[in-house]
Amino acid sequence: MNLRELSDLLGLSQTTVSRALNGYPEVKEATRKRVTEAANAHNYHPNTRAKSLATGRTMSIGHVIPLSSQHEMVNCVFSDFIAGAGESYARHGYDMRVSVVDDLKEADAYKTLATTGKVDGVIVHGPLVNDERIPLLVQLGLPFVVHGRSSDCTTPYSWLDVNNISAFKRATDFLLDLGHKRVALINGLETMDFAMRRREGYANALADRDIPLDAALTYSSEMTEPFGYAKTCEMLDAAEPPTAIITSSLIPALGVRRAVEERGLTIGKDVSIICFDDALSYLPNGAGSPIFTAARSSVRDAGRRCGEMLMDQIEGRTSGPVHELWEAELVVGQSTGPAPNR
Amino acid sequence: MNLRELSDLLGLSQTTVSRALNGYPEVKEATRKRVTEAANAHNYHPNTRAKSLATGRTMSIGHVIPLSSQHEMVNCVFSDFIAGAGESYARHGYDMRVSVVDDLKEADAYKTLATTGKVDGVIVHGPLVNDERIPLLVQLGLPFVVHGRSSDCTTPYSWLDVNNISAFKRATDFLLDLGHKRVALINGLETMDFAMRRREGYANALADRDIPLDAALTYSSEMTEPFGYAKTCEMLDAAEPPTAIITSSLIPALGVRRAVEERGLTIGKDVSIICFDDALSYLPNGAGSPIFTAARSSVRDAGRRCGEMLMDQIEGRTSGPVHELWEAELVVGQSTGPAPNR
DNA sequence: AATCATTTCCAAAGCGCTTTGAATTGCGAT
DNA sequence: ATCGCAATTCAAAGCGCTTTGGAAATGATT
Repeated sequence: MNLRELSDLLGLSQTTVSRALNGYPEVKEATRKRVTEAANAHNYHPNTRAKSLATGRTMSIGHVIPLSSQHEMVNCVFSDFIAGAGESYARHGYDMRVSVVDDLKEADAYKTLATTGKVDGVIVHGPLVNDERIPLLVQLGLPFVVHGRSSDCTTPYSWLDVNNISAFKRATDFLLDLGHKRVALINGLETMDFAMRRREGYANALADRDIPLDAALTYSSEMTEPFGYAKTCEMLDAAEPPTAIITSSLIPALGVRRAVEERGLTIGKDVSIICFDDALSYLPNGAGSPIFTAARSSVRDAGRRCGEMLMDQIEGRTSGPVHELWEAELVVGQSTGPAPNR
Repeated sequence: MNLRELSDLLGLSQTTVSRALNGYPEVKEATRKRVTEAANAHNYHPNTRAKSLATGRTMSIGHVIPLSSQHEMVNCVFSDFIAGAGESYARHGYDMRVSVVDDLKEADAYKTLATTGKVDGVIVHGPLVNDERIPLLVQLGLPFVVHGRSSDCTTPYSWLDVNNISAFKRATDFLLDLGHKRVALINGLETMDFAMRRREGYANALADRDIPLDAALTYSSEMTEPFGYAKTCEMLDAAEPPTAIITSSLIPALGVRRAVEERGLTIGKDVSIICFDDALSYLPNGAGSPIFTAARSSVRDAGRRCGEMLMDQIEGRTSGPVHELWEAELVVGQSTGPAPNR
């Protein structure tokens, strides 16, 4: 059943039927009722492809996820983010178009998305410190919102970010206040903007108390469990082990825990741990009271909000770039305690 | 730049240009060359929306993910699966359309997808024991492939599944061979087909040795870390604790580990653990040698293959339903050992 | 040089919807 | 009855592509 058939059936023009269905005012309420009823009765649904062509809109938002050996975009965090974004999309009749691309062809992917009109806008994931995707998208004229920020980028653009500097400053301060002297940082890849900022927050806290940075206590890589484990092993087996460790995600914190417990040490006593917790739905930081003391900010909420910001932009409800900086909350769990006295 | 502009520019008809660009034979090689060069020079890309309408194909595959409090589809496993599927799609010029829907409206989502022509086919995730989505999709005439199976479903359909019965039978046998008498199962939701089959494999192994099922040793729920932790605590603190535990995923196994170590017990000595390992890229079961002894099958590979099966079906390279049953491999890690003698 | 089969190209008809600009209808006011 | 204005409805023109059915050009064959 298509529009022509339906309108023939009703003895009305396609125009009227289309308007009736799309809620335009220039159609009598009685006819609108007749039309919607007939549409329901015959299970009429407008063809999306035709609608797209006619309106020039696809009602879909692009997410391009680069695939490489180097850097894993497709991770836990990503899936919770899109769950949130997807919720927002659904509420507004959009859905999400995900393209997986070789990371060397990422720029091309955005170009194609824009020039072929596959999507009405895109979300940019995992911005680097100086991310060339941003000027590219501006130039392409494709609406977009960045989840995170790109520090060295001068072009104005919309973003939503967690205040990573403040979160890691506070986390570090929290440990220093507990008397810890040697606080380690197991960070994400520092080409990523968020990781760079987290290190900055950590470094600021140390600098405030005139504690020198120790290269033997800071590491940066893909945030996996084995990475957390391996680096913790190294550090604990070295001459001057840290008494506290901060990780950029719950996942490496699991590895830290494994390494600590394997050595017969107690978490929260011998070694304190704080992690950044994205509040992933299927990897909760404990049920009820948190296992790890953590700087917490829901990535799912971020997804929801980014989606809304982008749709607002697409539909012209906002004009210029919009920024949102969220503070993480510092939740105290069982993984931190006063520094052990030697 | 659209097709008409390009053809005007070249002094050719739209027909010829279109054919030249799409590799049809009825165009001289010289003209084809001229056309492709002009297309590149002017950065011409055919409009996807128009193409869709004309061809009746969207070159996209739908994934509908139900959102509910009850059951979390959007999980780690899902994201690795779509990474794999996405890779296959990209290779064939497809991409993925993800709709997040309220789980009560899931059936509607499939209907809409089919009748509005938003996608060329869908992948069905997380089939239940008796999943009504399958007959619905057959009736709608929308091509689909199921990741997993639905036992009580009589309609024929294409699927790719891991041999869960065999995997859990072998895992249980492995533990029984090591002398374990009390083997616990921490399973996923048993309305899910895979979980039901895993329990069956577990039960078969016990039955083979005339060991009665003990309700105090089997649990079934959402596969989270806290769930693994909580149930392990219960069991270890009870009168007759198990000496081995099998979990349906790496995630609850982490909780099991936490509970075991918290009690000063040693994994692989006091308590053995086997888990099902989906070989998630960002949550690897150790680097190098596996931490947990595990039944392993890559969900990413499954995604890749499901994508290919579906595109084969859409493009008519296969006719009837296709089935693939993958055997998981049992990899021995550090989490299992002989049963402790009391 | 005429004939016929190929090759190569084109005009025009969709695909199913939205939207413009105009035509028709209804109805109170003249 | 008639006019004027608003409320309804409609015919037709796109949106940018593919594809059908033919026409024109080319080349091989007699």
